[in-house]
Amino acid sequence: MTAAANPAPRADRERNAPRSREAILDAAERLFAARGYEATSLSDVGAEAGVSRGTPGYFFGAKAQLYRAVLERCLGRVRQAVRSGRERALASREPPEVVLRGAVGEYFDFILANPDFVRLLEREALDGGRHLASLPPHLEAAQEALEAIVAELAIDPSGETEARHLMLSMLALSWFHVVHGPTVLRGLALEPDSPVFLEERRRHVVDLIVRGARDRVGTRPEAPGAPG
Amino acid sequence: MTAAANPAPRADRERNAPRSREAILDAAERLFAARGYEATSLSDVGAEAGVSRGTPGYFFGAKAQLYRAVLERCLGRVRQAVRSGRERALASREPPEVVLRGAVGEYFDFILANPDFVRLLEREALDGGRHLASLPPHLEAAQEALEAIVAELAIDPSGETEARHLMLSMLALSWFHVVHGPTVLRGLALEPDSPVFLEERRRHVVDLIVRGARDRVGTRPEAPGAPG
DNA sequence: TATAACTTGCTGGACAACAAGCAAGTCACA
DNA sequence: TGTGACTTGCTTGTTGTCCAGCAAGTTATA
Repeated sequence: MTAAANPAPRADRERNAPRSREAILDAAERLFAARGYEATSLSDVGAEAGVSRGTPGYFFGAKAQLYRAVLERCLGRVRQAVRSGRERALASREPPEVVLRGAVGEYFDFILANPDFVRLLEREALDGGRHLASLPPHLEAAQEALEAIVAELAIDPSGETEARHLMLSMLALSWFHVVHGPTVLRGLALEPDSPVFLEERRRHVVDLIVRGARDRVGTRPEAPGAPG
Repeated sequence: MTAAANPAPRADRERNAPRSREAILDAAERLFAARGYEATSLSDVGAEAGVSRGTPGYFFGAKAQLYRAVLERCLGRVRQAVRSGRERALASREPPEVVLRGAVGEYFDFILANPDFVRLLEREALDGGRHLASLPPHLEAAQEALEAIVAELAIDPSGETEARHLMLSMLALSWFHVVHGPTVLRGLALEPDSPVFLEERRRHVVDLIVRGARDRVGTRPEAPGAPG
């Protein structure tokens, strides 16, 4: 019965706890992002991960804990991306506006390449950030990015409020088209996945932010490019 | 038993179908926006509306139909708001940039005053716009607004692509803080509901859009302000 | 006006579907 | 042989949907 019943015993039938754990996290991330927490059952996660109904529960205890593990892994990735972006900006000797242009473009691309992260955070925000609140290092990525921008672009301390708003706008502009493809973009007869649209959009977003920052960067007395 | 059991018989115990229907729609809108479709039961809706568990089903048949009725009512309101905004812009004799500034500010305020609509559409987008797709007049509001902008701001037809992107950016910038209050904004140590923040934000958003549109409005040969 | 026949708004019980969590079982591998 | 990696069966709770019934009107008829 065991041999005949299972249609796809697949090669990774070998037992491998870390591998299964990863597979479950991957599957859960995909499903939670696509359907949301409530609409995703542990059965679904198991099927998507190629394990049985009960395995997600075996590894993560409760559904909420699996969800939090997914969130945590996602946020870790973002944090790391922000840090490496910051390193790159720090190492650059370009003028502030060029650095900003590069940073915004990079962020735009990062978001585009990680739509599941966006959808996950979006759902989390809509649900009031309940799960997120009980996670240790959740919002520091944004803070770090902000500090990097303020420092690297040599913005006058009095302009930090404006820097925060620019940061918010960068997020808003880079996220929107990832989420609203099926509704708003279609409504405006735009194809959210076409390379042409995305190239247009990228240029537009970078331009908007850079224009918005103009006359506000490089206002500090010290010369930029030589930190410390 | 009938007299003693009911703790709050309330004055509107009179039977009134339209009133009950509205109450159910209101309750469902609130709950769907706050918790999402899956996390809201018809029991919840009934309780929130002050009717019994079975009444939402009695009026709307199935849960999905109630949800679509909520969406439809919401979209109707938006459509109407867009139209009246357009009328106002048409009637104005100000220069294009002033009209644009007013329109963006009005949109910002409208979104702020209708967070449930935003959350509802946001969830709908995350779910792939499934329900929305089967509704008749769903995306025309955006189209109408776009046409209004292009026409009123006397944008050269070749700049229509750019106008579309500006429109998208206006939406993105006006929506973001409504959704991401509990997560991103808190992460940046901003208070999403404080009047100070909102006033800052409003000015910032309007400025960004107007700056982005500069050198692009009023490029058509005809003089603006005298349509037809 | 009185009363019976009928409609309509609304309720709450029944039921099937399904999901989460637990526990006992099975199987691979050291 | 034992331990850990899974699976499967079961319990319990929740939810959507259907439906029978009741009460507040409304209309017809005498």
